[in-house]
Amino acid sequence: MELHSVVIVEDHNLLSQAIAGLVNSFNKFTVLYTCKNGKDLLTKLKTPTNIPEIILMDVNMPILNGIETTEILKNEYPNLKVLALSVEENETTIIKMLKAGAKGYLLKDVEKEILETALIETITHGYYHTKDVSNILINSLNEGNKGNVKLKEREIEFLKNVCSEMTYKQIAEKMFLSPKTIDGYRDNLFQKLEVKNRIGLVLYAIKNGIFKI
Amino acid sequence: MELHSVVIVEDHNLLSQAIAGLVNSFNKFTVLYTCKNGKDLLTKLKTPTNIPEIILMDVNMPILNGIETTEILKNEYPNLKVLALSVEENETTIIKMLKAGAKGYLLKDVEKEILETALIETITHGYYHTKDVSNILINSLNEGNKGNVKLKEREIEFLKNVCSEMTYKQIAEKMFLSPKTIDGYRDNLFQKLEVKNRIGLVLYAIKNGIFKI
DNA sequence: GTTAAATAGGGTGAAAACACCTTAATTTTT
DNA sequence: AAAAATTAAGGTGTTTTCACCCTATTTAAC
Repeated sequence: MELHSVVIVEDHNLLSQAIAGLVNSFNKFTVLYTCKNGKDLLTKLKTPTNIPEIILMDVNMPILNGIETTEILKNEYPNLKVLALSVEENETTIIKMLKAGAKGYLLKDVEKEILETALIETITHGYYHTKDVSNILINSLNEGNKGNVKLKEREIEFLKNVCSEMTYKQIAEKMFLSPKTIDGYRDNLFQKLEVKNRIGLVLYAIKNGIFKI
Repeated sequence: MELHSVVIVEDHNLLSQAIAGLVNSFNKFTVLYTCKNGKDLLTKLKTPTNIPEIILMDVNMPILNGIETTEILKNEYPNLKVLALSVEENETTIIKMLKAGAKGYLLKDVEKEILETALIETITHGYYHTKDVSNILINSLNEGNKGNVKLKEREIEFLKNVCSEMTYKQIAEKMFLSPKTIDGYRDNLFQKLEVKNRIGLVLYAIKNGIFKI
């Protein structure tokens, strides 16, 4: 019987190797190789023999995160099936990942049997969703249009600076802008992100991986 | 040859099982069982045959975290060797964990060979430290007395509330205190934690697991 | 049993944050 | 080429935050 090839993208080495061991123990699957981040993966994929059937992708990674990477893969390798694997239970993250084209989203506390099932289902039916994730998704449907807030480069830079002990005046200096412009950025983001104050911005930035603790 | 027994304490099931697989693949070690949190572990340890030589302990866990659990183990089972295993690179967390009695602190991105070395060294010499962690520790020595800030129950409750979009006035109402008392709590914490403003408090609370995103 | 500290609260003033509304130049869309 | 959107910035006023002062109980320590 032919083994299905899997590639693991995960920045933490030990986890990467441990998960690889697990996948190799499943009798229909084999790990082709592992990558430390999205950039690594894209480089590897340029060699045609390096293209697997399934990619197990962590969401929180440095350099090129799971969401961005999956989005690129959707366009450049549409036949590649991406399964997200993350500790992140945040609705907006899950939605972003699925919108980016992931075929499923596994939380890192699933049983290993579920991982095997997910891999098999993804090969045979093209997707797999756990009840956990489905529930989170259904709940978030009622909350309307989350997950499709588009932030500009400068706004992201601003948000990162907001997650510090600087005053807005200091942020303005650092970004070479007038304090009044910063006021505008802030007020805009309050609306866009539906938050009331700076604390809300900080929490949003951290939840969405814009600022890493 | 006698195998050395290891217990894994880790809240994420998949990781727990993956790491267990890894440890079982080392030829001097075997996994006795795994636990989902510190409380689970303490219960299990009450049965004498359940006492291993080494505990591989995650730091961030619900119910009873790695630091608290290690502290309890130091008193109740002083011969038990705890190795911390975490993604947390934060100096204060590492220091707290080592102060609590951990024999080593491994970051989750180490190679599996390092994990094996760490286990062997901990059995033979009683401790193991990677260069990464040593460097972080040495750097933090210059920063003086971090990691020994004692927070009171009410301060922790306050800190949790600070990580929200409430104003201090609203926090005061919620905690049935005068806004002026809240002022005092805040100013005290600014000094204790060496931060300048509310954002600093939020970042501290999140870094130290007081507030979970 | 006096001293120390922790706990809860008050007053005042300055700085920062927030709300809301307007404008002017540039860029993008149509 | 005209309309619309984006980016940067100013004005004004209120609320919140922060800094630094101080006081009265109640616990804990010596």
